[in-house]
Amino acid sequence: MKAEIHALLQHALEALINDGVLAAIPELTIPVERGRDDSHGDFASPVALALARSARCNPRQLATQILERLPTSPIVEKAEIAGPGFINFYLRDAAYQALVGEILQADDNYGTSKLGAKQRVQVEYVSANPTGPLHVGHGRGAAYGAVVANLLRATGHEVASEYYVNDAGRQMDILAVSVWLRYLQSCGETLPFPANGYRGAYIQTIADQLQNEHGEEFRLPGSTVLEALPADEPAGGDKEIYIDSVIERARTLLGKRRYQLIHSYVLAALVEEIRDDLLNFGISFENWYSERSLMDRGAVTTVIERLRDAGHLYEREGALWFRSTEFDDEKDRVVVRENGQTTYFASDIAYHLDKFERGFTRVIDVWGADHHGYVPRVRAALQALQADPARLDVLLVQFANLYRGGEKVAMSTRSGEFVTLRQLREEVGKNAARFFYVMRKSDQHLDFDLDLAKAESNDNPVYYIQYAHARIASVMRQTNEKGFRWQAADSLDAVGELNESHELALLRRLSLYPEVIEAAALGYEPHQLAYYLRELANDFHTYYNAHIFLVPEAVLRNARLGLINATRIVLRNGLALLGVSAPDTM
RNA sequence: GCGCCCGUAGCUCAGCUGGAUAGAGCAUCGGCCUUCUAAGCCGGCGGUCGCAGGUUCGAGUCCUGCCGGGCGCGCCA
Repeated sequence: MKAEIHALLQHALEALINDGVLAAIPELTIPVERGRDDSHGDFASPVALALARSARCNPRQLATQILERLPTSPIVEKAEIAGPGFINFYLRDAAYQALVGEILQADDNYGTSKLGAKQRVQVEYVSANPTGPLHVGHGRGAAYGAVVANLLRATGHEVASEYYVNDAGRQMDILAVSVWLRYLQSCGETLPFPANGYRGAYIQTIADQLQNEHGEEFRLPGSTVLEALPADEPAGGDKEIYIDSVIERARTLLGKRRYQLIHSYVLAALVEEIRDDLLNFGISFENWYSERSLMDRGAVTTVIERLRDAGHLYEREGALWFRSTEFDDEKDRVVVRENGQTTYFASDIAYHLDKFERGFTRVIDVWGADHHGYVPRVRAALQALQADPARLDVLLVQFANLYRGGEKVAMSTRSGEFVTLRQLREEVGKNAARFFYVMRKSDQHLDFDLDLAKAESNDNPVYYIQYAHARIASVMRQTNEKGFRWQAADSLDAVGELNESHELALLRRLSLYPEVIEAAALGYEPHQLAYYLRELANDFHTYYNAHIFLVPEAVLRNARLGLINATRIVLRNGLALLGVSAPDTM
């Protein structure tokens, strides 16, 4: 619809240019808006206002000239000038009524487009370190990333989703020894637990599994493990130095093979748990990309060489630095530490270069907002490597706070005191969790009201929308019970009966859906869809209360059943994109 | 101190690339169930869009400064 209005205006403007009234304007996007108010028609364009200045004439006058050259269209009833020079379009009811057949026919495909055809987009999200189960903070990025990917798919993009697994580095070593120490304790060894170790209950669980499967293969006397180690924090030492020496001790005593075995075992256990949690949350990834694999095949050293050859690296204080300030970063960054180890940043440069080399037209990273300071250095690195940083979009997601009984739920990652994503799902359910996570703009802090998410009432937008869907399914059951029969074809000739204001309002809303999907996809804004579905449900509930659908007159009945089935399709399609179910009964 | 995000109704938030009288939910007040699920509908109340300037035909939207809140500023990831 919008596209048609746009085409009409384009036509008129080209005619004006041909007539010499307007100078050709190279990159003009013709604005077409939905009328905010019924009195402003269905669509409105301020194009005359926008062009008046460069055309050096009165906007209303220009609007008149546009209007004179506007081709006729079967969907437009009239077009007129209003206010300072808006062109308002009033559509025929028939244009809306025809939508019923269109939606019924398109079914699952209604709202999809080919906007992103030929575009290969990668969406990388969650990518939480596998050092523990996912918590509610990760949940928002997960829900958001998944819906962004869905929206891009719906608009015809070829989407590859990916989880980057940080399976190399010190944190993983700390994790491995944490499990090993718990394992030793389970074996009966007495030894203290490091202040900097991972303390969550899941560590013990993995340690117990390790013991079950491998017996005492990794057992060593506690005294040997502890011999001559520096003091830990409680004893007045440094917890970082202490944990590093425990890691070193583990490597020495266990030997490379056994240490690596524990390391891999722990990693696999946690990745499996994360994958499980996400699956239960309705999220799966096409690819799990290992940081270690990047290092193993030398991609990190290669990229450092490339930067060095291009003259972007220098040595200082024993470390190797990338001159990112040359590309608008606020300070230079270390890529190889004094101890010879590459930094996380170095891996990330290699990873991002790899993404680009895989041929994606666009690369999207979904990060927690606390990583925003990291964006300039990644862009800088890409630029230094002759990759176009404009092809990278980093979407920052603000954190979510949980509220229960009006009180903020305290959380701290330290000492394992956080609410896991699994707990959240068990408490409020997958559907409410998915919806609540994306119902706010992503750069807005989210107050997640647990009580509201659980409420089975109209206060809860998830139920409100699902209820609309269930009501329609119920009407269809009643249709059969009352001996009426309906199929899509019955509505096609009947839609002319849809003349009530509630019906036209609902039709207008349905016509908006493709535009909402497009805007939500291009702007990476799932919340737009959430708001839209709420409004659609509202229009439906209003209609439901105002009119009986199962009337005796077959034609009217078939028209109405067509309309509500079209509504059901849009509700279902929209909810599916959000990862929320569309139940037939509630 | 510097950088990024945010500041809209009592509360939680929308407001599309600046566009015509600023919207929704909750809360509050008042109506609607012998008819397709009242997990619903309708109506009332409620805002100097943080403050002050600027840009222009037009600013909640863009620019500058200030005030208030969040986050970041590691040879951590």
